[in-house]
Amino acid sequence: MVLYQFPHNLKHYRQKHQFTQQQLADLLKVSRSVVAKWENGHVLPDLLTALKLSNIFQITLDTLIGVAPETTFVLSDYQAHYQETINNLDESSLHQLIDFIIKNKHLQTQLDLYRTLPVKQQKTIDRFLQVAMDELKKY
Amino acid sequence: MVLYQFPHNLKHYRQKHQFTQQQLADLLKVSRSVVAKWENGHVLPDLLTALKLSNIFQITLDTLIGVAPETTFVLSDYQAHYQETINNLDESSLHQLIDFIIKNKHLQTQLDLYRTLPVKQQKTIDRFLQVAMDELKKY
DNA sequence: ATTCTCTGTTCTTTTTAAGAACATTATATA
DNA sequence: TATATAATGTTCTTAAAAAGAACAGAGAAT
Repeated sequence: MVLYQFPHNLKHYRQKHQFTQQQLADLLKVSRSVVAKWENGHVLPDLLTALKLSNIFQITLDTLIGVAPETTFVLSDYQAHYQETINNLDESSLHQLIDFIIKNKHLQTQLDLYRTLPVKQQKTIDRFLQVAMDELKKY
Repeated sequence: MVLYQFPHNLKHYRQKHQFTQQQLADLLKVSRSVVAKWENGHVLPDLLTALKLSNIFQITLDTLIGVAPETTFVLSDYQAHYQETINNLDESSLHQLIDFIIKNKHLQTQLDLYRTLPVKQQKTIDRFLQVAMDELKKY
């Protein structure tokens, strides 16, 4: 079990509150570099600091570290339309995926582009991606 | 800010589930003595271990560490999140994106993998994708 | 009274995150 | 576009804090 979502969430909420890393660090009385490390998944804050973060952002700790099913509402709309499809899927995985995308603007942009490519070109990308990820998985 | 409640809560939920310290320690794959230390407030578990505890007891992390009048807070989470995501984004773009993903299993699998990569590796992929897409856009 | 189980504490080691300094990237302004 | 400035990312070292093992004590059962 690893907190994959936490780095994204932290960055997301920090930016939502228009803080720079420095400003957030000051609020917590920690160094800025450690904030950067949290956001890049190199290190996890301790329980107390995590709690302070959730207070600053006015969210639950569970939400901050990304275990709360936030996208339930968004998804339920789609469930109406795509009932058969969604039931076949691992639903929670899809939830997490959407959540992830919502918080990752850059990826959103990429996917939006990808989406509008001709299918043939999409497949080209797919093949590339596959290779790249397989490579990375080795480590 | 100190987590006064946590030790009590931990002990309470452990006993409620009829675990000895040893049994709980085994579930978490830690030593028993550290469980004792948690319960006596000498030491705090790290974020990940705390999360595991909340899973074992089937409660939120906020409840476990004793900061949550759960229901109120959690609810406002949804509200906050709902507003921010839906209002801030280009809504239709997001919907189309989700739509697209739901229909594209292969992409889902890829993204699920991507999501669980370390941020650094994600960025490698990002750069890669960027180049590939830019190339394709020329045609 | 004795054994067994459960829990608490101490001491040492190991793990892990924190901070400072440096490097890079992004943004603004001329 | 070039340059300056701000913001972010990374590395290396140090410091902190928790983990584990071993020992100690308390309570229950026989």
